[in-house]
Amino acid sequence: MENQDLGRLLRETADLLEVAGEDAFRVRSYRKAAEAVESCPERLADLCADRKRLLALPGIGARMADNIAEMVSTGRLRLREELIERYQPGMLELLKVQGLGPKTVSLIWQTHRVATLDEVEALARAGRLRELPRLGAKAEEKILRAIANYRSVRGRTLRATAEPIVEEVVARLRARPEVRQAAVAGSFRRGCETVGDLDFLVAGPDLGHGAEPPVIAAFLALPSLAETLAQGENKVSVRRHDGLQMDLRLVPEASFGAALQYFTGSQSHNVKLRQRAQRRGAKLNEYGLFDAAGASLAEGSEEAAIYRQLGLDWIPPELREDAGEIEAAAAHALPALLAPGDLRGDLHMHTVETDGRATIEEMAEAARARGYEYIAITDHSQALAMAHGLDETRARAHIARIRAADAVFAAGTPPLRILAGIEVDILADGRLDLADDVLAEMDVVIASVHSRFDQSAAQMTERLLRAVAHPSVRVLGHATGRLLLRRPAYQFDFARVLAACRDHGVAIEINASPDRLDINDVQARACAQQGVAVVINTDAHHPRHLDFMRYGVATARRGWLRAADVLNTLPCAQLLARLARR
DNA sequence: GCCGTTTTCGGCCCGACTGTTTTCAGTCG
Repeated sequence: MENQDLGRLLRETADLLEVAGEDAFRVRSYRKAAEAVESCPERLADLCADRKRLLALPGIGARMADNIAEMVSTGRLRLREELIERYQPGMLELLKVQGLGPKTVSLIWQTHRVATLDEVEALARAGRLRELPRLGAKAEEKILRAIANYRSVRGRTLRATAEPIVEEVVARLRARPEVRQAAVAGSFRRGCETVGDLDFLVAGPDLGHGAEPPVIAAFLALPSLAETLAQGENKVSVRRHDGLQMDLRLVPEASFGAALQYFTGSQSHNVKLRQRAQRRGAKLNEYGLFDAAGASLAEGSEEAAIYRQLGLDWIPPELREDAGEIEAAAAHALPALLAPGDLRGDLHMHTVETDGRATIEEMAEAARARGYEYIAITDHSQALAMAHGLDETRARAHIARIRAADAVFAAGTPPLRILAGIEVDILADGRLDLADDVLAEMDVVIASVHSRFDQSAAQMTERLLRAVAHPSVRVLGHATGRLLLRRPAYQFDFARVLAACRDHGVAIEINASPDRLDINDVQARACAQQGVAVVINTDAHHPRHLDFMRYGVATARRGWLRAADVLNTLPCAQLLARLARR
């Protein structure tokens, strides 16, 4: 059982306990445990043998350690099963519907013995929900809309999907004369790979008052809006036709920094920050930092002032997950995070020779236009028949073409080196899909899994270990097979594969393709901690895909990576020296 | 259910908005 599964079971247990009316703090402890489990870089199933280390995790006490041990050994959690028995499995999905919380769901269950999406929808349509206390016709309508929305969306929005929307909204807000500051906060600002919704903040000396200040009217006039979910003097929530929810908040100018901090989160980061404020006799909320008498301690629009007043260095939003960043900021020991400009090249891209859309020269031109010093052309190997993958003969011919193009571009202005590479498929048993002597001619060999994602974790681990041990392999490519929102990651023993990569000098790729990003931030951080180099590659199939690099950078930053942790920040000569040795 | 340079008991983060109320519970972030 993997950490994500353990986390899910604990989270579901928390939800059901809440419906059961359990003590809120007990509920919270299950949620906290779920977070601890999900963000633990080591496999809990392995860690389990050593109870001491389990108990060392934050939020894991004696009872929770028992729960984890039970789940690892039996695959289930009795407490959760008992609750499901009592409330039916549909309850878990019901709770995901916007506006249906534990109290309402519990009320509906107690009155009608109903716990599925379909049944609640039927009750609402029949006008039966309005008979319940504290529910009326409006609430009924809202629930119906929320159910319909849940069905159409079910899930989160990719960062790449949200990005152009964010840019347009912020630009429009900033264009308004009465707006002095506008920003996006929330998980988008934290660089998360998917977002649940978008939080915007505006401030200005006179944003207007009354029922509908002009900036709110402007927000409501944005294109693609489907519905206004809530509207007050200082806040408005809307939903777009694509299901994405967006909130706009009007904040006083003097509170902009505090509001930006507050709404950027994460929640656990904010909890810890407020506790720190409390210990210092102060109070932190979205309006500012205040002393016991209510006097402001961090007046003004600077977010950094809040951190400064709490004795902390400013913390980059990507790190705000309560993963040690507050302690590091207090000790002035935050890492200098990787910046987009640190990257000197992209080592994973395809051309028309297999399933790419552009020639070697076109990809090289695009890379040069982006200021890169080098690229590697890494087309597919023969196992990817669908992509017209290369066999040994074609691979050799392709190397010759790449060398010829390199000669031209290396002499150009500015010079660009083009390295010969391949994305070789890791077959089901861990063998590579091309003969050793051809692989030995390559500057960069990326080994990736493209099929048989259904193998067991043990099989997949052996498969990856064998590939990593191959003397020509330099990079483990999209190492989890994850296509965000479409296909879950395949399971393997990450710690063992990581150790093997370290021993063999193999780098791990953060595949920056926006729906892929298969190595997540927690795993990226583990790479750095284990001394395994990371490569951020776009897997470009088209020149414009080279712009995907920023999504990989966001994940790397969330993983605390510095430029020194990332191989493709090296100058070309050093990179080649590094690739030659292993 | 967790946790402890105030503690092994008694705490555990905070505010806005909504719908239904006539002062507030529920939900969300």
